[in-house]
Amino acid sequence: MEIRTRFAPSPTGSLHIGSLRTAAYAYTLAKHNGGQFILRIEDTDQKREVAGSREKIMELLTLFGMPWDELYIQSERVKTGVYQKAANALLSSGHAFFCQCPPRNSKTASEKVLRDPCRDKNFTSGAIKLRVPDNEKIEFHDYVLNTDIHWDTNEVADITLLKTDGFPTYHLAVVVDDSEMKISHALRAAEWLPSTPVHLLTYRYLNLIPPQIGHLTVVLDPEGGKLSKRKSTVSVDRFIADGYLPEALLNFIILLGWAPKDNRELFTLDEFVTAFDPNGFQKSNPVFHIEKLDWFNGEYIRQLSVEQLNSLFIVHCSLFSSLNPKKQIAITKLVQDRIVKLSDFNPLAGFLFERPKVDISLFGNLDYKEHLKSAVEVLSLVNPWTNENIQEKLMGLIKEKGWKTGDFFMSFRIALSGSKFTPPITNCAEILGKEETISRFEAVL
RNA sequence: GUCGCCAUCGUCUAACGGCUCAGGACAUCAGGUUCUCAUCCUGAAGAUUGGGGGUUCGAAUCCCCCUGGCGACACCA
Repeated sequence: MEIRTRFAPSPTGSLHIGSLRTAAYAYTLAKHNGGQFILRIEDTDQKREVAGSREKIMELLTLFGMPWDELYIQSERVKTGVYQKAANALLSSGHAFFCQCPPRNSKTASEKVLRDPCRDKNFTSGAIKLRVPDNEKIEFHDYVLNTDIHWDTNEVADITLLKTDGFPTYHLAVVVDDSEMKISHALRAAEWLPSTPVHLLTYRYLNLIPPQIGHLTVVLDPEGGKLSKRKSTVSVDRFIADGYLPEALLNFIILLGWAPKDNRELFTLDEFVTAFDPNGFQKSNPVFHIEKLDWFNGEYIRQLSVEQLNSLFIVHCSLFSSLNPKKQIAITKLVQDRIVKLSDFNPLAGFLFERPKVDISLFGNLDYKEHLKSAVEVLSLVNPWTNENIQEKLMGLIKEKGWKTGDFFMSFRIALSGSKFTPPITNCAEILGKEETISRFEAVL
């Protein structure tokens, strides 16, 4: 059987990191088996749609290297009448009914209503709801959890399938579309587990065969509960803007919910596609701890070639991009081992292309005036201005004066950068040039 | 509250009845390298596998109960 999976986001805002993970698993499951990955935009709630988010989703899937083989937009499919037709079929077979109760929402719904009061009133218009049978057992084998899950239909509520605006709810749309698009495996977030019996019933009453359905674990916030934007960063956009590399972010989230037998950590998407094994899916909910993401990101930054990293800095920092290419590369080399994300670049290396403000109190008890005065004298004789020459002259000075090496370089460092933490400071001086270096020293004397 | 899912170091996890008084990674701590910070290399600490009962010659692994965590209970997805 051909494997066809789908990613079915609703365009209601920025893409959630958990959604990206779902997409990655669906993509991988399909590609591991040489199958198709389908993108389906679930925009059946016009009220919640956010302009531009559909395009954003596509842009991000592309950025992360997960091209889709087919694209469907549910709102466009509404016009074809497929959902209406399915609802009518359910109506005529007696498995659905019209309801005229006022709509409820999570605020107004004070308690769970299992059996809708309209189910026996024979209305001829209104929202169309599923007539859930009494006293039946319903069960399925979860593809991800790898367990049988069952419900008593007495616990399952009559639920809306088609709204009065003619749009289907998720529950109808997912059944009609997964079936029509020949989806073989439907991977979705565990939030959907409780509504699965509704979908199963709908498949049955429509004489359709459900796909393999699997529920992915819920990514938890360190604060507790679902990872949410109230507590943490959750939008993929934000992570990218914060300087995380797509490859690192993807690697990290893939391992939140899936693990290989050999506990390997570093995977490119292609390698993950090759290594994928459904037995690796986790059953319990992982906690999203950003420390590990930081580690992944550092690893990926160090794996980059200097040229690759340099071009990322150019995009991230306009002042840097105006430097001459040789200087850029020199700076990038100094920084590559010292940052965990692209946004660390400016705080660490900004002084190399922008004169810093130097807070004199940073010098503390250092004899910095003494250090710098002598340094200026010695450095003015350095020619040519290379790191080796600078270092040689300085070490000679330190030895002659009997200073502590660390103390001297700390004065040097602070005067040049305004910071106590920098790349090796003589390399920095080389990049800054003789004139600028000496001028910065004189500025604090 | 009701229904459902889950339960191994702080975190992500390995272990699919015996090779395990539980292995790896992140984080932490210590040491080495070093002009600081990192990188890199060494090492340490860290889980009697949530608790209690079974089954078995033998259980982290199977079963039951409890507890805990999470999720869902909209004409939202």
